[in-house]
Amino acid sequence: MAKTSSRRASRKRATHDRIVASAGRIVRRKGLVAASVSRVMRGAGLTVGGFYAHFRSKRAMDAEVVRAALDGWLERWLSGLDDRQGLAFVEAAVSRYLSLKHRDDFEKSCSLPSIVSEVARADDATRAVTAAAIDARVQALARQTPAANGCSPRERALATLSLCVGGLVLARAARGHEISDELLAASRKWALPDA
Amino acid sequence: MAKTSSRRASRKRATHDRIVASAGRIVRRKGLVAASVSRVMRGAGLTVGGFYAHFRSKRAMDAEVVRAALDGWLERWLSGLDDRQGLAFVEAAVSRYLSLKHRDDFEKSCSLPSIVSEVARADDATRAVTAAAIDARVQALARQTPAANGCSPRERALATLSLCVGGLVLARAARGHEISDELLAASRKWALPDA
DNA sequence: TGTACATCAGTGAACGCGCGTTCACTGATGTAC
DNA sequence: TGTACATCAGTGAACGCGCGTTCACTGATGTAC
Repeated sequence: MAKTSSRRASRKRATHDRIVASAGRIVRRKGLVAASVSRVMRGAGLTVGGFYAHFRSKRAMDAEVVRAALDGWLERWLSGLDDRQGLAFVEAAVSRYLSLKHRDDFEKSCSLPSIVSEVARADDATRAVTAAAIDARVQALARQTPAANGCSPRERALATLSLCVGGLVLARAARGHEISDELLAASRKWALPDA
Repeated sequence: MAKTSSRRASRKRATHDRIVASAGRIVRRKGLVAASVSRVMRGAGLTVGGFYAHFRSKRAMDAEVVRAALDGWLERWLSGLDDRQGLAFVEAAVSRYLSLKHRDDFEKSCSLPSIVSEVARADDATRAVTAAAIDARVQALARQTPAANGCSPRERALATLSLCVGGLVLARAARGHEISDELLAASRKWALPDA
C-alpha cells in the first residue's frame, strides 16, 4: 500500500531533518570539522551506524547542512521587514546582523561567519551551495535596498553582506576586547552613509 | 662561556622560527585544525617529538602562529604605500586586498580570512593576540585614511577592514561561481564613496 | 481478515588511521678544572 | 690546551582517543496471497 509505504518514508524524512538540525547546531557553535558523524547522530538521538542510511558520506552531509543552515537564517534575518523600504530596511537588517546579541549567540546566529573559512577550503559541491545561498541573500537585500555612493541596489547589497559578515566575524575573533564593539559600530555606520 | 651558550640558543630560535613558518603556511592553506603537530614538524624538516622543546602544547603554538601570521601580512599589505595619503592610499590598499590574485593564492595571502572563523571559537589567549593584530592594522590604516560618510578615519579604517575580510572570505567561499567576482568588485566600490 | 515473507531504518561493535602527548634515547655543544 | 662531565635540541616509538566508514544484526513496518 502506497499510503503506508510513504508513512515509512515520511518517518525517515523526519529523522533526516533531525540529523541535519543537529549538525546545524554543532556547525554554528563549533564549525564543520567539529560536526563529526558520531556527535551529529548523538545530537539527533541516534547511533553512528544509522548515518549511512541518510548520507553517502560525511562530505555529502556537509553540503546539505550548509544549504539548510544558510537558507534557514535568511528567513529569520529579514522576517518582519517585508514592508520596509529604502533606508529603514537597510538600517533594520544591518542593526540585527551587527548586534552584540547576534555576535554572542552562536547557536541562533547566521551560519556564514561560523563556516565561511572552512567553506573556502571545501569541495565544489559545498561551495556551489554557498554561492547559491549568498546570491539568494543578495537578491533579497537588493529588492528593498536603495542605491547610494554610486552603487546600484545589487552592488550595495553585495557590499552590505560583505560588511555584515566581515564585521561580525572579526568582532567574534576579538570577543572580550575593546575593539570588538568598535568593529560592529563602525561597520553599521559605514553601511548607512545616507542615514 | 656565554657566547657559545647563546650560539645554541640562537640555533634553537632559528628552528623555532622555521616551525612557526611551516605552521603559518599550513594554516593559510588548510586552517588551524589542519596544522597538526606532525604535519607542522614535517614541514619544518623535523620529527614530532621535538615539538615540545619549543611549545608547551599545540594550543600554545596556535596563539603564536596566529600572531606571527597576522603581523607578517600587515607589513606586506601596506608596503610601498607609506607616501600615499587619503584616497590614493585607501584605493591602493583595498585594491590589493580585494583582488582576484589575493583571493586565489591562499599561501601568500592574509591569514585573517583563513582563520577568522576558527579564532572566533578559540581560547582567550588566541583571541587576545588576534584583537591586538586587528588593532595594529586599523591603526596603520587610519593613519593614512581620510574621513568620509560621517565616519572618522578610525571608524572608516575599522569598516574598511571588515569590508576587506568579509568580501574576500565570501568571494573565496563562492569561488568558481559568478558571484565571487561580483563580491570583490562591489566591496571595492563601497569602500571608496569618495573616489 | 490472517498469515508468511520481504524490506529497510536504525543498532552497536569493529576496522584502520591520524591526532596530541610522553618518554627513553642520542650526540653535538657547553662548562669546569 | 686537554679531559671529564653536564646540558639539552631533536629522534622515533609508543600511549589512548576520536575520527569516517563497514557490516552483521534486529525488529517494526509493508507487501502478497
